[in-house]
Amino acid sequence: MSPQAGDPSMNTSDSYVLERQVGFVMRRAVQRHIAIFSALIPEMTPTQFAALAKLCELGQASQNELGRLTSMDVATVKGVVDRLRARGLVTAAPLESDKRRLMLTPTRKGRALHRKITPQAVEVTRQTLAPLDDEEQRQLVQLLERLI
Amino acid sequence: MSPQAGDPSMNTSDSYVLERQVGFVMRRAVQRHIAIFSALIPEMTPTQFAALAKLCELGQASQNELGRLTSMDVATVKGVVDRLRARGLVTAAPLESDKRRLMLTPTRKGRALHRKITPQAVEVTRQTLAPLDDEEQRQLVQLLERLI
DNA sequence: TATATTTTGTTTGTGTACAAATAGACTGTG
DNA sequence: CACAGTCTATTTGTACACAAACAAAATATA
Repeated sequence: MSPQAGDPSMNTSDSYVLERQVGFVMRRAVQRHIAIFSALIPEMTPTQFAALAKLCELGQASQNELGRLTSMDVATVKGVVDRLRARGLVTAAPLESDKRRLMLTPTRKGRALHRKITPQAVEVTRQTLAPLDDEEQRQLVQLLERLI
Repeated sequence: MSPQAGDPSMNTSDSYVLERQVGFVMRRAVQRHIAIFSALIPEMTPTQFAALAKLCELGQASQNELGRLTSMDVATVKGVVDRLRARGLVTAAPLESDKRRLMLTPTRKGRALHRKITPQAVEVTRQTLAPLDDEEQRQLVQLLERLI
């Protein structure tokens, strides 16, 4: 019997099952991760924490530098930094020796919040990866890193 | 010699390296995937394609159903569907038997575009996963699925 | 030194993504 | 029947994410 209209085997999208595409699966996994993050860390978003964490690690950085190191677009990093500044977690000042650059420094309050939140951020990662055993967790991160 | 201020071994964030967190790595991998997608498929976004593809697969669905099947929030799916409707790729009409539900159907134009784009979408997945061999590709998708 | 190029930051516009509030339509149960 | 609870869709507000256009500052080079 040859396939007819309405026969599932006629489905032209057999070769493209949405649910099996990396893009779709990654999007869902990120959604799950963000949900865990915001449940455990209601104080800020993952992106804001990434920016603050990198800034605390470096002590200081220009907005542009920070954007590159956290993989944020110039427009995105501006928005994120503006919100951190509005909350008094970060201060900004043009660099004397290069007036184009906006140097960012975490405030005492910013560093304190970072210290307080970091253990929770570790827990976010733990919960996100909880369905996998240690070896699988390493594998997943390594495979993802190779996509970049 | 005991660690001093300024000594990297003093770094309190040793236990939290941003670049090794799943959340951060997934975010970057998604960015890469979206870049590949928009380079190969300038006609629409990954989200719009997901919605159109699911609609073409089902033939018809309510906006709410479509949202659940594509993992989109009610507000998000509305925006996506509105844009597909504005471009004449999808039509919408309230269901007679349940006036709450907005039934969506891909138009002839929508189905044609879906058919045209699908091979490119396959190529997007291929290019995204290109750094990995076949076995690793399967592993990655399976590990990601288990996070959901 | 003059000017072409590059770098940094800002602004605007579009598109996800989600929370919360609202409204209208349905369903189940008293 | 009435009405409490549920479901679907819309609206509003906030937050990434990126493209494109712009301005100001710094650098390179003719």
